[in-house]
Formats: sequence, structure tokens, C-alpha cells
Amino acid sequence: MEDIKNNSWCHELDEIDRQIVIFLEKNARMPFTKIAEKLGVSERTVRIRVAQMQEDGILSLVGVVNPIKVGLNVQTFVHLSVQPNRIEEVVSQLKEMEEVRWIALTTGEYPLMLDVLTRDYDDLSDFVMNKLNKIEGVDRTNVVNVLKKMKSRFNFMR
Amino acid sequence: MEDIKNNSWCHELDEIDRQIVIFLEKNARMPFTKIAEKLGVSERTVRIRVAQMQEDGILSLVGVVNPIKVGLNVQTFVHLSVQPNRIEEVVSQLKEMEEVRWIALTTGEYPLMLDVLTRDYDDLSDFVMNKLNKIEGVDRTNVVNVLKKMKSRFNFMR
DNA sequence: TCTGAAAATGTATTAAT
DNA sequence: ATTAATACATTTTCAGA
Repeated sequence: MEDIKNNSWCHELDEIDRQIVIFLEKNARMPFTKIAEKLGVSERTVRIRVAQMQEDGILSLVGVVNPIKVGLNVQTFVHLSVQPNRIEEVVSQLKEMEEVRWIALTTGEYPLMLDVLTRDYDDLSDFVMNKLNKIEGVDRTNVVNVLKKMKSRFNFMR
Repeated sequence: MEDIKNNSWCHELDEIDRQIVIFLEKNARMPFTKIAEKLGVSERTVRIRVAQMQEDGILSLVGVVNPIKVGLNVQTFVHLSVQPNRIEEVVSQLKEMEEVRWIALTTGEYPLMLDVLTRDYDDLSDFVMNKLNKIEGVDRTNVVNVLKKMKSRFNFMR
């Protein structure tokens, strides 16, 4: 079981990598010199390791906008049942819709799941009525509204 | 309808803000000087605006780890039905579990929805059997596995 | 580790509302 | 009076050997 560490799809991060990530998870613009100082390594070490992790697709340093602050107040999950031979076609249409932020193929009664963001319930109902329900091949839909987020933690290092 | 622009919960970004965000969504460490140059404004303008947007909770500049690259290969959504008077209590237990990345109160048959990340199906089954099903007050669960992500777009500016 | 170049920050100043 | 922009001086950070 331990050989998992040497697989290329699972990059095992050493302690220095992990510490670097912890700082950058909080502040993507933290100066490398400051991180280096805190960890007792050279600035170069930090710079090289960050570049390597970005290169390997392990770490991204990005700006993220808070959707609520720009007026996208309503988050909804839509479970979709589709005629099996038309899934590809339906997905390609869904991909083009800007309200649809995330699409996945899933197990269960409804093979597609969408994460949908809209300004308000008017826009949501407009989306469901005029976009979703107009797609050919959609069988049944199950719409679940997010009322309140109770936890959201997407930083991975401790 | 246009007065929506002057509400404090909905910070309307002007064109310069939007352009800044577009650059930072791609690269949180892009030098302010470079952004300023591209937009034809001073570096200080960019710096102040970024600070202001961060202050207002509109924009965060963060490092994000690709879960798959660190061995978290299985994403699962769990819909939970809970005895109504025990929701708070159940949520507070779920919050402590590191597999549970995200919790929301939702409409529909199952009032709680969880986003769960695990290394593999063994860990998932362990989580369901030994953690989830041990919580007092949980009524029914509906477990939906993510088989394949078809779209993921969480940058908001165009 | 060092070093020149680049970038970020602080202060003072001005303009606009 | 407050906010936002600029210019410039100083400090910090970056990226190469």
C-alpha cells in the first residue's frame, strides 16, 4: 500500500511543500521571501517548489470572486434524468449556459447533476422554464435549492 | 430595478475592477504594474482597488490544491434526512469531519446536502458506515457518486 | 549566496464629487 | 470632507548566474 507514494498521479508533498501551501492557501500573493523566512529555507527553494507544484497541476494561485457579492444570490442543484443515448448532446448544450457552473455525471436515479447560480428566483425560474425544459431529451428534473451554507472548507492542508 | 446597483450587498464593479479581476482570476500573482500597464492606469490604482475588493469580501487571492493530485479521488454528494429537531446537532457533528468539505441546508426531500471527498471507495465506505451512520438523528441517506466532471467554471468575469 | 532589475509600498500632492 | 488618482522616493522581492 505504501508504494502509492511513488505514483505520478498522486504527488506526495513533503513537509516543506505542505507548509508552503498552507501559507499560499491563505494569501496567494505572500512574498516568497517571507515564506522562506518563516520556514527557514532559501527564497529560491520556495520559488522553485511553487513553480513545480503549479507545473504539476497540484497548486493554482487564483483570484476568486464571491458570487453573492456580485449579485448571484441563488445557488441550486439540479438533478437531471436524460434519455441514455442523448446524454452527450444534452451536456454539450448545458455547457454553453452561463448559469450552469458545474456539471457532473453521477450514479443514482439522475445521471446528471448541475450546480446553477442565478441572481434571484426569477432568474432561476426563467432558467428552468426557458432553458432547461427546452432541451430535447431531458426526461425528469429534480431541483434542490441551497437555503444556507453551513460549512465550506476547500483548503486541504492543515 | 436599476437601483440594485446602489445596494451595499451588491457591489457593482466598474469596468476597471472587472478587468483587474479577469487578470487575477487567471493568475493571482500577476504584478500590479503589469495589470496597470495593460489597463492604462497607474499601479497604485490597481493596488488600491484590489485591496478594496478584498476588504469588501468581493475578491480573494488564494492558493487552491487540486484534490485529485493529492490523492483525494472520490467525490460524493450525500443527501441526508434528519429528525427536524436534531438538525443543528447533526450539522455540528458533520462540521468536525474532515471528509465533509461542504454542508448546506436545502429544500426538498432531504434537508441536508454534503460534499464529501475521500481517497478511494474504501475510505468512502468507511466514512458512511463508521461515521455517518453512527450519528444520532440521521433518518435516511442518499449517496450520489461523482463519476466524471463535465464542466467546472467558477470564474465570474468575462 | 549575491546582485542588478523589477515590483511593491509609503508619503505627499492634486483633482473631482 | 471624502474619495480616487498620480508622482516620486524607499524598501522589498524576484530571477539570473
